[in-house]
Amino acid sequence: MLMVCYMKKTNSISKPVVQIENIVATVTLDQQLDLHEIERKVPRVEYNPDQFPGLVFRLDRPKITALIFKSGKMVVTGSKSTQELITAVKRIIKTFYNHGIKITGRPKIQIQNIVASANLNVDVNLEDAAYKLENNMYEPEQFPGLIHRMTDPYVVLLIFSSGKMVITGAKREEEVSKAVENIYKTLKELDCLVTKSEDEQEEEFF
Amino acid sequence: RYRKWQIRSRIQSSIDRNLAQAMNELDRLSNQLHLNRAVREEAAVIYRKAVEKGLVRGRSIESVIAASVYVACRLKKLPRTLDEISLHTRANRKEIARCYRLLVKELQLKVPIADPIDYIPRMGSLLDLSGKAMNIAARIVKIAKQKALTAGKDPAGLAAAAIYVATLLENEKRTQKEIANIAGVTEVTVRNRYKELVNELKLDIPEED
DNA sequence: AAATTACTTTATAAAGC
DNA sequence: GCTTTAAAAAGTAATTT
Repeated sequence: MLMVCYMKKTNSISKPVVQIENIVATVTLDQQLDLHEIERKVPRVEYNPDQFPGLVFRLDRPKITALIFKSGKMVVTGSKSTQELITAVKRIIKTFYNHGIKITGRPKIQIQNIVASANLNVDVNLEDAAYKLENNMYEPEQFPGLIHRMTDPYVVLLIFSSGKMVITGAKREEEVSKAVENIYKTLKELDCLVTKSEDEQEEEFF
Repeated sequence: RYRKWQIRSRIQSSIDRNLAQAMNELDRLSNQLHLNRAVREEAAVIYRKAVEKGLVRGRSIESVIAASVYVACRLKKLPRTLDEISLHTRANRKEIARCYRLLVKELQLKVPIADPIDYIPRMGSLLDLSGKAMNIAARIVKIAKQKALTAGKDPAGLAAAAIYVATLLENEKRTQKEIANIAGVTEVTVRNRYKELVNELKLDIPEED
């Protein structure tokens, strides 16, 4: 079986490249915050309470953005790893502290969503996949990718004909790789992966 | 038991009132879109099921009717784009698309993937093309599918490009702009799809003088 | 007509309308 | 439902050069 795969196509055994692109996390500080005071004391913040209740604070390199609420909760987006996320939270708190916004107690960080990209390095027959997979939607008029809702792990995948994809909804990094393994196996079993010698004998026009 | 009958009766009359209003909207929209009887009836059946399942609660009759029409057109192989339908309703494209997904999920509708070939007859007749040219366009789409050139691409754009190629081959000249307008895509899209077809299908396009 | 910018889709939390 | 934020995928669209 494996032999056949080797002989048919070497790239069908190359491991998919998975990369985390964005982590969204909530941070809970055990204290209320005065957003107007923060707006006055901390430079480079955006605060338009009429438009959105959160105050926006941005970090450069890595580019991370925090939405800060008066309840002391915040949403931190843009990090590409847990370590980067933790470092960013510390930096935010230190910056605030340096500008006279005292924050005490340790922040509780919870990852809410992990967005990742992956490349199977094999073309995918999306029409086949759309008919053979469950819980999916493929509407090329609206979006070029096939949207697949995986049950276990509970994530959503956007699969493109190039074999590249987006995985989102994961709360742990291992769910991402698990999802990619699963979909790769499933697509292969359902014969939705395009082997080079497959899109061969076409009828000619002339 | 009497109360039960009373409740059921009240729900039924509510459904009836909704249906009466919805059928008026369906007629209006169908006339605007010049839909045939079969498509209208299909849309009516879908909408009735939606109301009976309580899917219209919290949504506007217009958006659900528009989505029903969109589904009916696709099922009857006479597709219209969401943009075209939204041109004739108060509901915007996003809302119609949302209702469409709801209908597909809740009514377990099996809507085939939009086929570029199905767009050809209507676009062709709006462009006043010959049946032969339309057949050639359909054949081009068929080959493009086999060569896996259609995945992820807007079916309207693919149909438009195939039609453009056919007009060149059949000498029934139409500008990319004319075709793009009728297809509801931009000239750039027609051009991009066209280039891909010519390259990948190795077509010999007659030279222009 | 090519380049740039921007929007489509997905998930996710926050507080409030 | 919406508002705001981040990021990727590939297609399409609107502007700019």
